[in-house]
Amino acid sequence: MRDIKVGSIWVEKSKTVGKYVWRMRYENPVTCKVEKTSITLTSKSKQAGNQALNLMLDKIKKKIEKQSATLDIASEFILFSDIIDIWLEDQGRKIKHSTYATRTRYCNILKKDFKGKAIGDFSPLMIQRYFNKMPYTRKTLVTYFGIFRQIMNFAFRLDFIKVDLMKKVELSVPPITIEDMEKERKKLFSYDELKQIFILMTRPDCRRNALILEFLFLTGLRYGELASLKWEDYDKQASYIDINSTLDYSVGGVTKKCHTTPKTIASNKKVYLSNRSIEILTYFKSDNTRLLQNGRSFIDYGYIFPSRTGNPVSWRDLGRSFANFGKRAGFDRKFSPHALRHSHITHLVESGADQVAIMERVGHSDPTITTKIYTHTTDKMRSRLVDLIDEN
DNA sequence: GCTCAGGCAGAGATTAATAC
DNA sequence: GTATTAATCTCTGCCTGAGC
Repeated sequence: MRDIKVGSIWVEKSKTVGKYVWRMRYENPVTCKVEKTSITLTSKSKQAGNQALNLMLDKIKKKIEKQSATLDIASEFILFSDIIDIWLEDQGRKIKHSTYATRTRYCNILKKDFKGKAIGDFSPLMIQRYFNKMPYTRKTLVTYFGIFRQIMNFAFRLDFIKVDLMKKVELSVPPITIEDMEKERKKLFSYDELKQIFILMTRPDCRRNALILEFLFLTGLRYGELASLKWEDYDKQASYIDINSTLDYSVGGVTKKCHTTPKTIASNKKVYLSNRSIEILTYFKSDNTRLLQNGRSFIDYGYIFPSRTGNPVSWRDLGRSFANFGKRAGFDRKFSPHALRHSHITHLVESGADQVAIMERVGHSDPTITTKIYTHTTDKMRSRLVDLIDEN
């Protein structure tokens, strides 16, 4: 406990006969304000004065201990943004860079929203109101809230605040809307629909993107897994590709060529290739050689799916190309490379493939994830169901 | 010269996947 | 079912180069 600065001490006659009220001014180290305290004794002698001083000091110490339990002394001076920086430094040691990058972006928003705010100034009501006003969707809110809670819990654990503020705050998430459900339905493509889009991509450069998108559909890979593929990962004899890393473009984009471990342990896998997938790889083998011989800016880093410069193909360009031609083909869908993973799994389910085999192929450790997230009901499935009912 | 598509990155938003 | 981690997606803007 900090030192208590004792001020003037004086004695007054109590209203009760034979009693004296000893009073003292002091500076409260918690509030930094000059406050007064008192004690009643039966004497105003010098000895009684010493006794009164000790008793009043005990009284003040108890009061300060109580105050410190709800307000940390340091919390008045330490800014929330400082706590965020300390927390991020701590996090940086134990999470992957992509997660760290995401958290840094969230934290930057928090820093902006609570600029100049001391950690000691936060209250449960203030936090509750802050999250109640947030315009984000359900899942984003949950993530945002989770990060905020982690920061506050970190501050509590390290005694920057003495009260577990987040215990009193609850996240109110909006209900699922029709738009949310509609969004889910717009993720899917059939192979025939995709072919309609690829036909439009006839220019030589577009052709590469079209084939990469087709390869994503045929293998169900994530973009990061595809972008990090090198020729040594391709076993031509056994017709599979070995997924042993992912491209982390959160570290300064694709040019940094940062490879890291796949998203999960189950994602470390072999993906066996169909004839069409092998055809696509064969095309890239010869087209990459053509780029090396003709392209002035092409450097061969050994990637299977490089851009014209030799860097791993960029996610944003793939997505943009997909969306441009998809819209031109007349589809009102969500054009993202990841939608092709959804479509791949649904396509396999639709074709009657074994669920465990699908799960292993796409790198899920739990079959319920495959079922829960990816298997959307398609028109083909609905029609087959009606046929079954008719047959019986 | 104009148009169009690819190449690239930063920041904010959202979702997937797993752990608990 | 909730929390946490890790990834993808969206929006934006500037630049380069090929084709017409």
